[in-house]
Amino acid sequence: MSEEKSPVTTGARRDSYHHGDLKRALTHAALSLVAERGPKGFTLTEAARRAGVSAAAPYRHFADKAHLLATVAEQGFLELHTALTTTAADAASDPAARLISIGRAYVRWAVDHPDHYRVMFGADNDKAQHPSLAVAAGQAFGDLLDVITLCQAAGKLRGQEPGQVAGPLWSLVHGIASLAIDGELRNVGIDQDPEDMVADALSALFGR
Amino acid sequence: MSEEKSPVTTGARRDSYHHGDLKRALTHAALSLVAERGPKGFTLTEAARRAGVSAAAPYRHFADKAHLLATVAEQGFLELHTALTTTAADAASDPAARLISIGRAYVRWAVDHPDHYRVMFGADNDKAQHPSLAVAAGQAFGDLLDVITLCQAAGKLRGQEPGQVAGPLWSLVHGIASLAIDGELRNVGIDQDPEDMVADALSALFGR
DNA sequence: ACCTGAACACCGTTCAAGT
DNA sequence: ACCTGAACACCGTTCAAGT
Repeated sequence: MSEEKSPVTTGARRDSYHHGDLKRALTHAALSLVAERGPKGFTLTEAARRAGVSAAAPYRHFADKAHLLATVAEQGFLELHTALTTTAADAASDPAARLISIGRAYVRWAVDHPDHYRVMFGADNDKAQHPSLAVAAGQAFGDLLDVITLCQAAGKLRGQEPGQVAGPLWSLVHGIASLAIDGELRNVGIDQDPEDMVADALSALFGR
Repeated sequence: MSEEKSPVTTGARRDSYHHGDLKRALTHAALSLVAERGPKGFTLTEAARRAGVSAAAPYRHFADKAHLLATVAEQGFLELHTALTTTAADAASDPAARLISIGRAYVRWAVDHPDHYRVMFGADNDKAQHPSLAVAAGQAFGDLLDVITLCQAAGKLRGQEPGQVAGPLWSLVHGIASLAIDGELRNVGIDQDPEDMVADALSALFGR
């Protein structure tokens, strides 16, 4: 029998006994798995298989399955943060327009990466158990806070505390994103594009 | 206080070979399990154990684990629907006040039944696979639609199509509920009571 | 019609042992 | 330090067999 082993996944080498970049290979495989079989279909054993290692190998890099998923979620928040800041840089100078742009960007990223978004807000990630995940989530939230502060400074948005308005605004944006991703909106007969929905709702905020 | 509880849900062994009300006992055990160990901790085997039957018995009543969870979710939407209609009956005659009341009631029910709510909106329930679940969800959504239609008829809310405003409104309410349940709001330093948050946001909708 | 018991193919996790 | 292989205690699901 030939010693033909499992095919090497993206950018990983198995030329030696040691993998080399197993941690990255595992998170990558995890995300692919979630995309292919849904968040529930993710399996630590299968992720290890795709990385070309034994089922026990991941435990050198992650305490358990939940920690691997938390790392994937954390990466998602970093990517979302990047998407939001990039949008903010390109946005118009009008604060209200910037808020609408960032709202659109948030929903667009979520709809474009539904599986990643589900992992980020899955009920199984215990933020108390994964501090760096909480930090990354807070960073993405900070992007929202910044634009809100801008709007308030320009007198476009009432309220004194940015957090006072950031709560409902984040909820609106997250609600649209997650209901759209799960198909709940279409289920009740709402076919409007989720991105347009945020834009409309936010512009109504500024008196149309 | 009522003694008409379900027969054998408390783990007490039945006296006959047949259970009698296994279907109900299983959904009841499932909900308790989700409450105790989280949505991820739910196990079909353990639910069967609590109902006092073998691990294979549930398959006489549910096609698989997902169908049991879908049934639990469906019950949740029915309960939510009841909570919303009860509130609507008690609410003031002013349409705007009614909308605020129903928004409060939605978030209150979700926060009071976090585990049930998670099952209802968990990523694992495939509405296409469980039509009656979609119907129950649509019924709860209908409660929202009704009040919105009332508001529009009274000129309190602009827009011609109720669905046009129901989408963002449901998203806002669902976003607040789910972020509150998962502790995301507190995580970013927002300590406001979620019920008050909906009320504030909705009253702002009516020009304060 | 409803339930049991045994069976199968998995998982997550641990641990001694190899490189 | 990193990985393997075997082991353990589970699960979900199926099926022949009991009541």
